[in-house]
Amino acid sequence: MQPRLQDIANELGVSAATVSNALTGRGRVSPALRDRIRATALAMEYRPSPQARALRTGRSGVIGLVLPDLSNPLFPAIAQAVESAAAAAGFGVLIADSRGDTGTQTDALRRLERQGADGIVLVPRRGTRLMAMDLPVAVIDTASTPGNTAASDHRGGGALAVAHLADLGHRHLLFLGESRQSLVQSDRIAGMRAALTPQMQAETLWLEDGGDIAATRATGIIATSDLHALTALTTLHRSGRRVPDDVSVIGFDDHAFGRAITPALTTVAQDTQAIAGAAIASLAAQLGGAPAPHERIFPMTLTRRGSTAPAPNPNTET
Amino acid sequence: MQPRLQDIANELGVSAATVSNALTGRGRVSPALRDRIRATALAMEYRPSPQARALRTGRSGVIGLVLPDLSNPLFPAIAQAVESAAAAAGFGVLIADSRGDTGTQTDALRRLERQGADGIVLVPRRGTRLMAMDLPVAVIDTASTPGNTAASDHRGGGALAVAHLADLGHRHLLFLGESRQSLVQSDRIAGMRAALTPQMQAETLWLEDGGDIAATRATGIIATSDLHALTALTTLHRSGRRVPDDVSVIGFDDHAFGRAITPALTTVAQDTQAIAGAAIASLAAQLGGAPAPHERIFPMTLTRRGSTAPAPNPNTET
DNA sequence: CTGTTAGCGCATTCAT
DNA sequence: ATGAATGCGCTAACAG
Repeated sequence: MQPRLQDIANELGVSAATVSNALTGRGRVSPALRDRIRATALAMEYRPSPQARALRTGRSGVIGLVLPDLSNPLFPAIAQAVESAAAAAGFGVLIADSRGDTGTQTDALRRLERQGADGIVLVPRRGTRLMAMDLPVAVIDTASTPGNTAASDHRGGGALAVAHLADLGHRHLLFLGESRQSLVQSDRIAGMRAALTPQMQAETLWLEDGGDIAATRATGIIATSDLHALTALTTLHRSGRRVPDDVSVIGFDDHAFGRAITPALTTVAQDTQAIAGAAIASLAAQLGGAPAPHERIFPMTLTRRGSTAPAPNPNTET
Repeated sequence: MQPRLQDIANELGVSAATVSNALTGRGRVSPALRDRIRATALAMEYRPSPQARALRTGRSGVIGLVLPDLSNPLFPAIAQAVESAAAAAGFGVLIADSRGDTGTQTDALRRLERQGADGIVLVPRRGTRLMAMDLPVAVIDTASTPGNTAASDHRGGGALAVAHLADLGHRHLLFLGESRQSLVQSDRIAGMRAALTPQMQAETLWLEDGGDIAATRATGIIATSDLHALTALTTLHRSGRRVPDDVSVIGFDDHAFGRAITPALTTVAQDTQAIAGAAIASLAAQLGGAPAPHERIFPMTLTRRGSTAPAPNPNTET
């Protein structure tokens, strides 16, 4: 049997309350006694019961993380960052994958609440309307999302990608998205459009509409995710265009496979650490009784790799 | 304030114990009363306190999941499967990423224990030696791992890949691994070797040793993961070889990007659902007082896609 | 500075 | 079939 607070109190002939005070450091205990208590606690391999503590304090020390879909390469990075930020703040992380419709997402939220989460980090599915919960919630999505807590500057990221291609002399671009419904994708593409210089032109291809990537005459392609960049890259190869010699390709989110391929993928990455940290900080603040902090937006950064190069000689183009 | 068991008891003029019996269905309560209690509980939006229940029963209803590295494309699939199997069995899932050395893995295990997990699903890092824990643990790794609970038949998976290429007339293969230390990779390659027919020959390239994939004269490449298959695919393209016309490529684990590329990747997949289900079932059994069930091994399946085709005409080869 | 008392919300005896 | 009493292990008040 695990030793309880009382056991170590008996061992030293003090009261359980004093042991609690000594161990948590909250009440006042003489330094000498405190050290003796800590020493014997260690010796007896005392582990406080999280359930008892949770019942007493009303805090489980666990937060819930709701993700749209772990099998989408974008989200594990966020999960990892949230887990590490939470661990640093002393929280455990309960995951819930809301795979499927927004209904499962609601179920997931309820389940986490039932399981005693102190707060929730939510990466919402497209078109979610946040229901009222009596738990603190931090939302990670985009600046365009009402109620958002922390997000990347997706428009700025789009602009970064266009600026990079502009610097390399590209004039004719293709923007590649999957779904118009995704706020993240729309924001990224809006940022791209806004950053076009007067000499540049761009078309947008939404994969949900169908359409042939290889048919483009653009010399630069910016996809809203590494996954679609990969599709573009391999489709181009297949049709005999070389990357980056003939066409440059940029992705988003710096997924592991972008470094596994040849040429490695130039990509625009989120500062997932910072975002996760802000989300956790927001929850911690709310749990501390403070009002929810303002939304925080973090810049994205472009990592140049082998998939982008100067535009080919215009002679061939025109 | 949330209603407690007592509140709903007062409402109906019965005792809290009866309400508890009615709601959990364990004690004996007259059907009529039971239904009335359930109805008012619903009406009052009663939610049992997980912390109180946990303290009383000694069970938190939460299991821990320890993964080596969420950013490695292999693991999110497992996480998703475990989460879904756990949810089906009424468990929540606390994640811990043991990113870094085996020391962090030990920390992760301790943290989950401290946080009140009832049991643990562990996907161990290479070379882990499982420490004794006083929690039930289910290990997902390979049949070669001592103490393993559920795993894929990685050798069988390797054999499947070789058989597929043999059927297509390939005689000269290249096996691509990353690290000899990985039991999973070693098992897969061992299975490949064992399945070679007398007419076939194969070389093995470990990426940790360096070496040039494009230098091979093999007409079929089997990588121990989709990620390395992707490296092979793009490297071959780069050096002017066509996939699958000149060289066929097979990966492992059926990651999302394998379907995003052109040609789509033929791959050997694990039955993650079954494995996760077995792991959860093992924990549930142990929590129920039963001994840990025997190890269970699940077959892998090959999904044929565009990256494999009949071997090119031998004339060009010899 | 330390000990005593009380109770968090629930599930389980054991009476009735 | 139902109710009263008890305690899971801990911490927050207050008393000494």
